Amino acid sequence: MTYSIAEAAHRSGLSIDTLRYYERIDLIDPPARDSGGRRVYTDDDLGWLVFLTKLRTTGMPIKLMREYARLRRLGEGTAGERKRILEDHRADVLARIDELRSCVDVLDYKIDNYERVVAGACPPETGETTPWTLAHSAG
Amino acid sequence: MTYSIAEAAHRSGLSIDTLRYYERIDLIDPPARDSGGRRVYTDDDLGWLVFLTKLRTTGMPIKLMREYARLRRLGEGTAGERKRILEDHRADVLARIDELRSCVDVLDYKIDNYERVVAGACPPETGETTPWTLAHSAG
DNA sequence: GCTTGACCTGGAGTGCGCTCCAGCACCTAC
DNA sequence: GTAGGTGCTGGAGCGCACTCCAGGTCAAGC
Repeated sequence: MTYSIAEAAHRSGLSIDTLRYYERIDLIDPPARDSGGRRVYTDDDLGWLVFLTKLRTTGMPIKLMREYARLRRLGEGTAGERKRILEDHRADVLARIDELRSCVDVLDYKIDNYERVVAGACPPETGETTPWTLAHSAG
Repeated sequence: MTYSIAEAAHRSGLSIDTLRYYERIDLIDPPARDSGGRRVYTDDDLGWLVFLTKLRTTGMPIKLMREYARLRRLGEGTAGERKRILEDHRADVLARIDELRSCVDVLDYKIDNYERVVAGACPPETGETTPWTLAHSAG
């Protein structure tokens, strides 16, 4: 299967402009062209694009994605290095998840407090221990 | 307790410039000043700053933080509205966590694959089903 | 009284990751 | 053969969230 740039954009969830941008900055290899000079994307191209979106979604900076793409271009010999990049990134993502979860705890606390403020005449955040430092009655 | 801008920056994890920036864009109320015109932050100020960092950490855009700050300034009557903002944001954060987790699965799959490529002569990603669409042999 | 250092202001600059645009080429359908 | 749709290029512009800077004030210590 091959895809026009519009189809590739649709299937990858990226915009047409972003696809061309990714090509300009060497995140993706220049795809094949048809007789009229238009880009033709293969399933492999699409797979790589989809994987790139996973890296972006998880906050990998484009610089590092470019480095990963560079290594990939160099072939199997760079597998170890690429593995290390992904492992490091995986650790970052897990840390980020933990960070988000602890922020959700704070949100839960605040929401619960608003619950009581909205429901009754109970003054906000009285007689309670706050779940984070310094933050009593401040939100 | 009160704090100089340097102390407030240190304790909130924000930079001095960011504190002044947050004040300029009405995220925080102008703090008190000492006789020399220098900012003096209270524990309450600090608590609000810390809470703001939670919202930022979880990706709330500054526009929405400003809206939340505006409502907070209007007093308890806006508690319901603020609660709704936090609830919506909480849902966003939980969705984000799920998204990250599913990306971690992809990373795990790739890392596991590299494991085998690096360890032996096993050709990459052969005879396996890929965990996401279109992405065989593409990374 | 002079240096030092923290802080002040208004405004300009930065880095990131796109996003948009003008002006042109090509292919298809009518 | 022409109108419309899709795509091309190089380059400019944008939104966000800061970050930096010049030129100045102020208080403390020597």
